[in-house]
Amino acid sequence: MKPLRADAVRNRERIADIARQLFREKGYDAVSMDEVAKSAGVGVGTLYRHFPTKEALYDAAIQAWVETVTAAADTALAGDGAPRDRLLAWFESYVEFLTRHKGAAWRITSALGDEGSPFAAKCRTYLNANQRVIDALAAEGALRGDVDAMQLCRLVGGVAAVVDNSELEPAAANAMLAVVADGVLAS
Amino acid sequence: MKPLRADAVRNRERIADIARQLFREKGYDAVSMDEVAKSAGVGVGTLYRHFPTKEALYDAAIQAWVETVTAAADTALAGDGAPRDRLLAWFESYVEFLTRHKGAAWRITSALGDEGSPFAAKCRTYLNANQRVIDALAAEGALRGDVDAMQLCRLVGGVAAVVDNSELEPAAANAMLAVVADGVLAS
DNA sequence: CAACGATACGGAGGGTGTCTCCGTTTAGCA
DNA sequence: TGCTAAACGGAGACACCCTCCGTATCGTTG
Repeated sequence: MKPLRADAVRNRERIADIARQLFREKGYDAVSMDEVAKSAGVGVGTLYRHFPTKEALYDAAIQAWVETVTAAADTALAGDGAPRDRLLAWFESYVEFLTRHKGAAWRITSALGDEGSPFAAKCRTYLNANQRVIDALAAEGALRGDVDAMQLCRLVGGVAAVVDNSELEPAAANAMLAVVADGVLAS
Repeated sequence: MKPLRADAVRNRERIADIARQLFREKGYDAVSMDEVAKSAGVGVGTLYRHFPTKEALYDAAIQAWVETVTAAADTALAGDGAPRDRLLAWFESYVEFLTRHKGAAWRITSALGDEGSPFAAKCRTYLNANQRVIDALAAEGALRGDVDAMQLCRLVGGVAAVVDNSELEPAAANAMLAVVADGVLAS
């Protein structure tokens, strides 16, 4: 692992910054690699040296943001409200995370269970966070018996993807999340 | 509305048939318009005269299949089991429909609420079918108060999209559908 | 400081995809 | 049979992701 040249790290950072901005504004599909390169003031060759595929670039662009998700799970669980309220709080922040970048919800949820995906690391983070939530609630006996983290990731990820794609109001998202929460909690 | 020439209707039908086959086998993205044209033995110009975009072709290809969905809703409701069983039966056939063509679940669910989409007619069909199911169950007092058809379409469509994309077993789909059903039914 | 080798850069262009344009062919009718 | 409007076919415009390789730059060494 040799140290990178100074111009290389500069470019890498600038590209990731620009890409993050563009992806947030316009969504994955609406941003072309040429556009990223031009905006960052580099050639596409440079872009591809740093990020071998568009998905890898996307992965890097949303990196910093995804790292806070575990903290969000803890925050949601830390409250002392009813289990339903805490679960909903987690769901809502989860959806809020996933929809912060247009297109991210579907891409990440699609990658669940695919070890070869560029998003595999992010998926693990999400799975772990959900597992913690489940464990905490199960310890209180608040859940039905048969809930597992992957299932929950997929369900909530599906909701997030739909919300993101149709640009729904948070209220619409919350109504769907309430259904999922009620389906998961002991009645 | 003039009558079409004989060769035109022949070609239109052959193209739709071939496209249906290809889309079912390989999924939307993996089928190119050139491939459809070549398989159907026509030029791409002809293809585009009959179907102005790839999505329009897709819409036509899955047309016949989608028309049976209302019947499926009735069948599911006709049984005399518990509300939960009937609801699940509907969900399962709904997911089975949506996943019969690879990629259809996400495309149709994405189009919910978008009147300009080529799939708008299909979305209405789905919405109506779900509305009937809701009405029937609500009449028995089996539902929580605040369920609406669009919400349900999105929830179940989201599950279908995830199942389709990750090529999950029916068992995995059913587990998620059970969560949705439990969340929707009065407890 | 100068010269050199490794590293990084840029952008032309390859491959594939959707869709358009227009010269050619053909169906259907008088 | 001849005519016209309808339909056909495929070259190619344009956009996209990505590769390749000649050129420029960094940073180290004599």
